[in-house]
Amino acid sequence: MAPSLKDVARLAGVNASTASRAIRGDPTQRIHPATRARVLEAADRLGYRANYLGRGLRVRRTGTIGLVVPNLDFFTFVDVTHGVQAAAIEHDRSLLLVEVDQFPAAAGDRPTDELIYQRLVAEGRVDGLVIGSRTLEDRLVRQLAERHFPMVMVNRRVDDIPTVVGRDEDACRMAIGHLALQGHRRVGMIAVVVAGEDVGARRDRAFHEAIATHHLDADPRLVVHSAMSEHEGRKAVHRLFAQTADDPPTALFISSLSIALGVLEGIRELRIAVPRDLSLITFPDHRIAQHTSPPLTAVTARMFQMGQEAGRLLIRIIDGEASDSVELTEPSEIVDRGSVGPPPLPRLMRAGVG
Amino acid sequence: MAPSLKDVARLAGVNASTASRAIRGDPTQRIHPATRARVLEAADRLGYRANYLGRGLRVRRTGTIGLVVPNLDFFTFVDVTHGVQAAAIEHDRSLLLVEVDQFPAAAGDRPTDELIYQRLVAEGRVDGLVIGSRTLEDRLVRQLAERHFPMVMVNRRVDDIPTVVGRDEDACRMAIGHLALQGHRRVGMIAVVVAGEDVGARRDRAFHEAIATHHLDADPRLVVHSAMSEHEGRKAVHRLFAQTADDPPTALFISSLSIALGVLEGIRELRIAVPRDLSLITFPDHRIAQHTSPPLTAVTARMFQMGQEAGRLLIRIIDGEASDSVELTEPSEIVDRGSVGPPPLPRLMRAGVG
DNA sequence: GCCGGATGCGAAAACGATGTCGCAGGAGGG
DNA sequence: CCCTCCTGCGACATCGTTTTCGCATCCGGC
Repeated sequence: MAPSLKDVARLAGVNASTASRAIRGDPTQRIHPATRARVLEAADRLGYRANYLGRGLRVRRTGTIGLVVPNLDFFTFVDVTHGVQAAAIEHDRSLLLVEVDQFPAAAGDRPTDELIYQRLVAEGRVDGLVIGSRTLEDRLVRQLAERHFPMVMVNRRVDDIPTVVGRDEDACRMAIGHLALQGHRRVGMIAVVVAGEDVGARRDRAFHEAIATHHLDADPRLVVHSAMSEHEGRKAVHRLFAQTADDPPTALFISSLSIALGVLEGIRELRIAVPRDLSLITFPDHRIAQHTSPPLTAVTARMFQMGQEAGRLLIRIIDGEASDSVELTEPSEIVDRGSVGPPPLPRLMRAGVG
Repeated sequence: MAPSLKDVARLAGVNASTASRAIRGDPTQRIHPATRARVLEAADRLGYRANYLGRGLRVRRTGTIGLVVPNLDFFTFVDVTHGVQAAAIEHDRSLLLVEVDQFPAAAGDRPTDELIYQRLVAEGRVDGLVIGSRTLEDRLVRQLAERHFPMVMVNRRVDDIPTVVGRDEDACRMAIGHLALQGHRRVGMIAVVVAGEDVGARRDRAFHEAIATHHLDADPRLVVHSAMSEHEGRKAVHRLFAQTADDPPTALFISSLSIALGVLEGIRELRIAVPRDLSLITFPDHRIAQHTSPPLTAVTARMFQMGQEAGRLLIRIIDGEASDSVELTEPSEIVDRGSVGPPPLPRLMRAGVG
């Protein structure tokens, strides 16, 4: 049994409230230095630490923040998690993790959203939430916001709920610009889509803008959407090349690394060589992209920083230091791993014939 | 402000204790069905959920389990985490995550161990711990065990503290057997080593046994150790080929996927072709191994199950249903992805000459 | 020598829930 | 009709901490 404040007080020969004052070192409270020393000595002897439940109940705060992510199999979210955790440690908070995908698909009578809401929020297990990607429905998020429940979204905008966003649009533009510079005219995109999520839409928009800027082919058949998984990525690339069989893209922008892994598989099945027949560029980058076959040229994103800023922002909000959304300003970079080359000759020949 | 039990009681026109009884449905307590219905109706109207801190303080239980892992960048631990989380959800518990690597290297005056101990255990934030790999020192683990703090280790044995172990030895034997069957005589190993960890030692032992069983070369220079990171794996393979320059291995067993990624890099630098010049086999397997260049033949391990069994075992222990260590019995399998072939000819020629 | 103010600390009331104890009131048996 | 027993529920203590309030004690000043 862990020692309680009363045990410390008894050992030091003082009242519990005095012990509490001594240990917390509250500057507004007066305490005799000698008493204070005695209490600290006693606390040290017993290895006392204030009980989390007792204190939490009294001060109405748990010192725990919740992180909700879809699935840590997505490398991106591991980085985000690292960032949030770093922020939590900085500010002496604990981290409660919820991976939405781990919830049984048909969770009895209630959807996952409700389960999370009830367990984490209604029961008061966390002081606030960092919400990664589209893991909770807008409806629920808005409800929480109305009740002023501390919350920070990662790379997702819902109304004016605090969020930390990166420069995805810039990254998309850089990717397309890089391909255009190599001479590509028919650039396709495999776009990650999570029902209704705005980050996908933002990348879409940036893609189309970039296509226009560089006067590339604006063929709607060049864009296919895919859920965020290898399997879906593989199917998506088959779809793409089926529907553009008469005039396939010479380069592909893929807006998710997990999808990119599936795309590589699909491309092998289609016997398309990278970068000879097809150039590939991915966003966001991850160290794993240098181990794939072939390694993938990618545009970096600051996922760790995003998580860290989200965690810090959430803690500021919890602590009542009003804070607005954060926009990360560090620019993305292109990491060249050789999956982008000039467009293939056949394409140039066909262009000459056409 | 979330509604409290008192709010529900007031709305239903009963005393708080009656409301508590009605909501918990305690079978040992008698309550009039009509009263019960009124209370439930009121609770429903208010969206009441029992406050976690209040209940926890009273029943001396948090309903939260702690998971301590080194780093989720190691794919293996993502799988373990999934398993632990699945177990937590099954039993309606929350999961507090601690990634040891996220702690500032030099955390002020105290080592990471102490920080974890104080925050999670001494403050009573968790009912028990799942300890992944060698994240806490044996000394601390033993201290906790002495105080009967609920704890389960994953794939690590310390005294007779409950643990969930897989069949690593079998997996090693299978790997070496597979290589021997292909005709390899000089088989090397890049062994993961985390200071003093027993899982590494177990794989070492199994390796040497298998070498003896199959009458392969028992050259100590064929074994090099590496910390669990890509970087160290790369250095290790350079070391291995430097010290066996006169008679290099024709096959390599790598006992960690993260290390394997570094090995692939090192091998490319050494201009060694897989599997023509060198066969590779890895343990444990992970879906990422099919995307590497080249894809890696691997021996499977049940990391998810390991996490899940660990979580379940911990919960049984917390609930006072005494439980012993669990040994997973499902056998490993070899997933052939083409990185293992017959030994190269030069080796055979040299053997003839020698 | 008395009074005002400062100083140090104890008592007690929260926070929200659970669980024990015991008191009303109704039912049933003699 | 009275006594007993059971049912249903309210009062209260408790978990460990913080924080407010107020009571002593001591000091200095007049």
